[in-house]
Amino acid sequence: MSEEAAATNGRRESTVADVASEAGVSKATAARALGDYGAVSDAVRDRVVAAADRLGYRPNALARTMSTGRSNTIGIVVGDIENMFFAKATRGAADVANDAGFDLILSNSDEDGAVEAKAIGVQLAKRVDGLLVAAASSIESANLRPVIDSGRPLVLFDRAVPELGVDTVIAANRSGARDLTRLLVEAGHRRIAFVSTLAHPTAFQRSELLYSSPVAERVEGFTDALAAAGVSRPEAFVHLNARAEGVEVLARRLLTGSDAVTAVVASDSLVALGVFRAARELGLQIPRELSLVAFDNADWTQVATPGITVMAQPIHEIGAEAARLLIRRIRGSKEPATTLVLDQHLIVRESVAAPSRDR
Amino acid sequence: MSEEAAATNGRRESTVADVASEAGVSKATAARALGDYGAVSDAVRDRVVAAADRLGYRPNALARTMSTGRSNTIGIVVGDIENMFFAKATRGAADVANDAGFDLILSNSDEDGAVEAKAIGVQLAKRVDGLLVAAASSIESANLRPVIDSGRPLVLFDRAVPELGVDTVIAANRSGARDLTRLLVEAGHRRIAFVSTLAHPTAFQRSELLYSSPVAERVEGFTDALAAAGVSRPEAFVHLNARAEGVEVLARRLLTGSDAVTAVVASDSLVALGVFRAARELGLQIPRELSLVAFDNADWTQVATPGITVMAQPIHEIGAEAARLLIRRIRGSKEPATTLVLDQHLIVRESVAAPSRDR
DNA sequence: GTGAAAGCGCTAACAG
DNA sequence: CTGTTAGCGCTTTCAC
Repeated sequence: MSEEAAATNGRRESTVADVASEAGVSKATAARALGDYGAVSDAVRDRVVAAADRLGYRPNALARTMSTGRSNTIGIVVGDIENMFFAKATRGAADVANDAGFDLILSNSDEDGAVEAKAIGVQLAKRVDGLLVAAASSIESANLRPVIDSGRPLVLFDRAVPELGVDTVIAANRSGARDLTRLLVEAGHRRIAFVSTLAHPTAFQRSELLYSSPVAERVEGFTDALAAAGVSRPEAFVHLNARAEGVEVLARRLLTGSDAVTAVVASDSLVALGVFRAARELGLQIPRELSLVAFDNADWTQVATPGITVMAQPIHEIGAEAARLLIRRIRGSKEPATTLVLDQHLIVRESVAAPSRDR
Repeated sequence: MSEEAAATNGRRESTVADVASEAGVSKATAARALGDYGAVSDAVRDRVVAAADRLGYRPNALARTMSTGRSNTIGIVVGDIENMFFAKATRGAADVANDAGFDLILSNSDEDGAVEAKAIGVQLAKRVDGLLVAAASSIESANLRPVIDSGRPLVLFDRAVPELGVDTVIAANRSGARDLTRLLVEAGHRRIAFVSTLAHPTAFQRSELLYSSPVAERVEGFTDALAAAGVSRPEAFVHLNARAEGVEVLARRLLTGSDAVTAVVASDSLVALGVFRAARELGLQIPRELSLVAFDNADWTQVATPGITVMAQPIHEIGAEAARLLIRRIRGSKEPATTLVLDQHLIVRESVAAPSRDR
């Protein structure tokens, strides 16, 4: 290796040993001065530091990790960093992590179990001190087992995996969905669709387990609110797997015909965007002919005409709290696992009105 | 360490040595079988592999890096992962990196030189094989020097730093800005503001060096187009530092009074959003009373009413190409540094019209 | 095809 | 306060 590396890297990077001999002290002393641990006399420290930057010394964090067992790195695996939700949560986590002296290794799972498993394997191999994951599945925990087995702390965010019993940070999705739906019900709607892109090949059945806990909770909140309004078979209004058909295509289907819905609860802002577009294409006026509410206060929901009423989630905080919990564990906390449920809050805009008579 | 780690991690993770003795072979042989290098007989390999998963062996990537000098990790430092531009570029980079077997360490610089310097230091300490950076400054290269000195490949994206002479991937911002501005000019506008949040304490002067090369190029394209239209002192229409005052506040100022502009070129979609909001608050109709164009095809520009005409950038590709270039270097390419300039493309929507007579 | 031993750069006892 | 000596877990000559 040394040859190739030398060819690639120009000269070999200087090490503690180099600095030590340059400063005329032992390796241990140099290491102590450089690593800022143990005790070194000021004179020697200065000499070592001087030698160090004369040589352009840069510590090798990996070597340090090898001997200390701590990498000061945490891994985060998200569905897709391009998704505004994950971008914000990641930022929240990164900020907390950095403040505590940790770096972040990022992986995208694409919500795919196999990809997720591989990502987790890599992170573990890199000996991260702990892992933050938005699990691809809430009901299948096999992917996460290796991190438990490794003994490294794991904190889940956005998605809960109950059977694992680990620290988790989620939003109050059930009550959020209930409130959002109730808003529509109170406006007089009864034919309301809930739309999510969660992969789900078959029609949704009552009290079925869903792969994504936030979607599951939202579905519950939604059906609860409908049931409370006296709607029979509310589960028939739940439409999952929207990605397969295409959100806009599905939306067009839901919004037309004799049994068209008069309102839609979008499980996230991307779904809402598809519905919004479909409505526009169909020439349906929001809110006069269609009421629309969604989760997440995305940019576009604020400037669209009309503004979209949304249930905003404290996304930054979800990431930040998850990181805080993780770091506490890394520092050795032995408290029982907790689940933090953060409140969502309603932002009322102009996308809800009474259902129109002529539909 | 061993005690504490043992306490934290449950049992110690098994190592090549453990697997070796479990399989009854030497450490070297076990390592060869596990690491898939050198030559091992099939029989032995099977025995080793069996032993390995009996023990739940997981390779220690750090130890491997220590001896091989390669970490299979690349670092990426962006301004802010929450910014859609960086999120997309990061995703593009992550995808090609993963395909090539590399992982990503992510840092946010917040466009702050000091933060950036620290982030780069950390990445270097972690011995990334190469670095992808959207430099906080295009004219001050000190932060990047350490990576050059380290001998590790560096690829810049979005922001060029000419004096460094390293591989760079950028978009054709100058022509993009020219085309966008020309659109306004051709519609009859002469009083057009260019607005950016680029930190810049003083009023913009002609041919001044700017910290951000994309903004610099856009400003050039903008002033060129104005000059070509016979506008004198086009630089007077360049408004930087919009964050300090607040985009909306600045926009309100630009849009009112006797010398109000009739059109705005927004340097990014966040700026455009601020202008859009300001216009709405002022009750100005777009495009009748104000024409607005912007860079980046953000979600909201598609669903806002009216749709915003934008210059779309191939953001994924910027990240992906940067990663490709970097990986080629990591693999040892010695070609002269190249600068890849990717085309932008215009998406015409409804936010441009002739200036209204009554303003 | 397999094994023994050295070494990557650092930290951590343990002496002095 | 400083130096010596072992490792951390892996790869890599070099013999056999």
